[in-house]
This record gives sequence, C-alpha cells and structure tokens, in this order.
Amino acid sequence: MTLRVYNVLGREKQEFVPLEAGRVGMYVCGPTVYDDPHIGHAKTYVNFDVVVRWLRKSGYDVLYVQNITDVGHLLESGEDRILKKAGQMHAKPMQIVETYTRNYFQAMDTLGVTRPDISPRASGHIPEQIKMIETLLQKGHAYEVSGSVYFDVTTDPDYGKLSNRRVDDQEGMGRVAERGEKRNPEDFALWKRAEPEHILRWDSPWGEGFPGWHIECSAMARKYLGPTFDIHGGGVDNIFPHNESEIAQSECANDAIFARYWLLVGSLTVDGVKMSKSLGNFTTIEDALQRHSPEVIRAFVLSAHYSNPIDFSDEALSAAAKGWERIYNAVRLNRRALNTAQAGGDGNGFLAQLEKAKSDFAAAMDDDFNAPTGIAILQELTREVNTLLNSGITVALDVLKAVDETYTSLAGDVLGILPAGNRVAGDSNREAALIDFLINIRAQARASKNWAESDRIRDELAKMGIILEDRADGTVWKGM
RNA sequence: GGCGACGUGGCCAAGUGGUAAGGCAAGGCUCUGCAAAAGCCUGAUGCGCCGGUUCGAAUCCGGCCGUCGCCUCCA
Repeated sequence: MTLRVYNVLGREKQEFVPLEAGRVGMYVCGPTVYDDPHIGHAKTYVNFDVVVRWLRKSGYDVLYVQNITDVGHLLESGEDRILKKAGQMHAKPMQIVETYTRNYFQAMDTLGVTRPDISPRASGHIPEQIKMIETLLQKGHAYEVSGSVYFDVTTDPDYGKLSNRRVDDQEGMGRVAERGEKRNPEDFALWKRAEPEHILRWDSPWGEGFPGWHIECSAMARKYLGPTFDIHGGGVDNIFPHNESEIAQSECANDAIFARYWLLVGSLTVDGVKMSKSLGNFTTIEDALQRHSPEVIRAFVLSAHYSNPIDFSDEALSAAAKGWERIYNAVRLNRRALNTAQAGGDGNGFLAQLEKAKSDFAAAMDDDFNAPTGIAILQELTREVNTLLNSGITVALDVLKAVDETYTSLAGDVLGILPAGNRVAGDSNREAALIDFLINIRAQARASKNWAESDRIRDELAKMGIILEDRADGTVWKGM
C-alpha cells in the first residue's frame, strides 16, 4: 500500500517517498498569537493532525514542527499587530503573546489535536534568522537599505514556482505596488529597522530592528528539519507571499530544495465568504465548543477533503453532529454488549467485514488523506454493526472486541472523533447507580402499565440530559 | 488585470476514463405502550452550459457562465 499525496508544488498527485526511509520531517505554518484561536485555525490544524496521525499509523517516525509567531508583523498602517493589541489591552507585548499562545494550545488540546513535537517561537530564534539573512546578503540575494534588509526577487529565477506568479505581471487591479526603499516592488523584507516607538526589537548587524514575517519559518525549519525536508503544510491563503518567500529565502540561502511536498488546506468560510475580523463573521474555537463537542467539530472539519474549503454554519454543524451520533451510538451499543458478553457465541463471519472496512479505510487515507471517504466507510460499517447487534443472536466476545478495536483504531486513533471516555458527570459511579435505580423504578411502573409514571421518569431524566432507550433486552441510557 | 480552486439529488460531500460512495433532510414501512434508537424501501437516465477526443467521460481537451480564495496581515 503506497501513500499518494497532492503536491501543490507541481499541482499533481504523487507517490509519497520520504527523504529518509521510515522518517518524515514535517513543518506546518503555525498561528500568529495576537488573538484567540478561531474555527479557521481548527480546520487547518485538525486537518494536519489527521495527516500526522495517519503517517504515524502507517509506521512513519514523524518529526512535526509548527512555529508560534510571536514577533508580530506590520499592519498596513505601519503598526505591529501584537503591539497594537498590547496597546489596547494595556499589557506588555510578551504578555499578549504568552496569553494567546496558551489559549491556542488549550484550544488545540481540547480539540484533540496532537501537539507538534517542536513548537519553536520566532522570538527565540532571532540569531538563526539573522544568520540566514547574512548568508543571503553574502550571496547577493539581499541588500540593506538604512537598517532594513530586503530580498531581491530578481536574483531567484524560481521565484513564483509554488503560486505560479511571475514577478513582471504583478501590476494591475489599478493598484500601484509600493516600492518605497526597495529595488523592486515585489522584494520583501528580511529585516526591518525598528522605529523608536517599536518595543519588540533586537540588535542586529544592521542596527536595532525585527525580522520579516517569512524568515522565521525558513530559519526554524532549517534548524529542526534540515535544509531539505519532506512535507510543508499550511493554509492556501498563505501560498503567496508567505510560502513563496519561504521557498525563495531557503533555497537561495541553503542551495538545496526546501520542502519536497507542499500540502495546503482550503480555507474555512462563513456564509460563503472567508472569516475575517473586518466582516465580523468571526467565531472563536471557544465559542464553537459552547455549542458542539470537540468530536463533532472534528467530524465537521473532516467531512470535506482537507484541500477544499468548508463553510461553517450551525446547520452544517448540526448535520455533522447527527451523522457523528449515529457512529458513536453504535460504538456505545457495542461496548455495552462487550461488558456483559460471555465467551463463545456467533457472528464470526463478521470479522471479514471488519477487515474489509479497515483495508478500505486505509486505501482512502492513502489516497491523499481522504478523510471524508474514511467517514463514509465508517458509516457503512456502522449499518452493518447495528444490524449485527440488533439481530438477536449472541455475538461472540471476540467479535465484539474486534468491532471495538476497529472503531478505536479508525475513528479514535486516526480521525480522533471518539471521546476518550463516556462523557457523563464527574461523579459517574454514583450517578450511574442513581440512574439505574430510577430505571428499575420505571421498569416496575411499566410492568404495571403505569405509563404516566414511566414517561415522567423518562422526561425528567431527559431534561437532565439523560436519554433512556427501551430495547428488547432492557432499558439503556446515555448521557448527552 | 494576474494566479488558483471549485460548480455532483432539497442541503453537505466522495468519486480523475467503464457506466453516480456516504451523511443530513423528506416520505413510506418494521420494531415499540408511546417514544428513542436501529433496520428496510423510495429518490440524480444524470454530475453548471456548449462543443471535442474516445467503443465508452462527472472524470481528458477547448470555449463560455457562475461562485470563492490569493495578489495587503491572515490558518
């Protein structure tokens, strides 16, 4: 079984062959920590989380690096985003950065996103960035102008190869590109001199200043993954200028291919347009978690292929929730059967169906991490599992175990859409005993056809989020 | 203006040459004291439109229309 990935560099699906057999070096552009993480971040990092999970499931030793941008970049007005935020909050810039870095990790942890192996901070790698800029200056790819250093795009014939942009046709749209002190309008900053009011500043051979936006990724990727590594990920919205500039800087400085495979995820939109502060259609992950579980949010994100855009709405989330519940109900039904199962029993023929589901799932994931098809396979499996468990036969313990292992592996380990445990209140043992007690009282009411009392108990429990289901073999309950 | 992505049943969505996965919604049915859950059945003769290549195209090529993204900080 071979993994094939769509490489944006070259725009074609290719067989994935890592630089070093069995190992994968992967870099994904991380967030700028100047505000709370939003659901667009959720899409991007859940998508790459599944990529990493699948690579590891496939036996690769993955080194996953994702930066934290805590240096801040210039707004159009010339302001630094982090400094602007700090001013608004009456806080130190590094306080802002620390706060939102924590919020980011907390949100990702809640969403079950596996932490990167290394989360390098841009502010902690200023020397590495300066060194790379010096190399570019020595090689004639960059030039200094009164304390700032710019990359000269005309020295890199490959500039534009990722986004298919030519330097000479960037005019248009009625806009005149700003040249300022740059030699060419398309040149971009490697280092900027700090104006007096700029607090975030570092010493450099060119005076006090701060690094350009793109150089941090180049410097940190090189430091932790080497000049050439396997996968570079990010959002398509950063293909230009960020990713393009990363490639130019790195390949000119290192004289080596930068990333070999480029995987870019589609943007998340709200009502058909991209989420942005200016439009006010901004939803934080924390807000989304008020309405939906982490697993449902993941299932929603994974309902479309990572490279496609996805439109966020309560309706879309609700539909995803319904579909997810069907799968999770089967998992719970199976686990309940597992708890009371005896050795022996029937249904051994089902093991072949499980193997089929597993191999189909693997084929889907090996085809450019096709999670939506993976979920479809789980849905089909769920129909078969429900049929088996409701058929009335005594299902063999081994079969029940195999069913649970299949779900745990595919839905749990790979897609991350199974909760860690039964999500009920903290005092779960005592609560479970109380619910069972009420179910017994209700059973007596039902035996004497006292439907009013029976329904009252069911309705009251429902108000508390406890759902009762009367099955042929007794009443079961689940917490919402 | 340039670059790129996309357009599949009411909604979402997979499918890159061999005769349309899956989910949600809807209707019918089975089961049930009722409900819930679950299962079964129904539903695109057609995949934006028009041409072309092919024995055969949602899938390849050309043109057109439309939506979105990027070209300015953005995941």
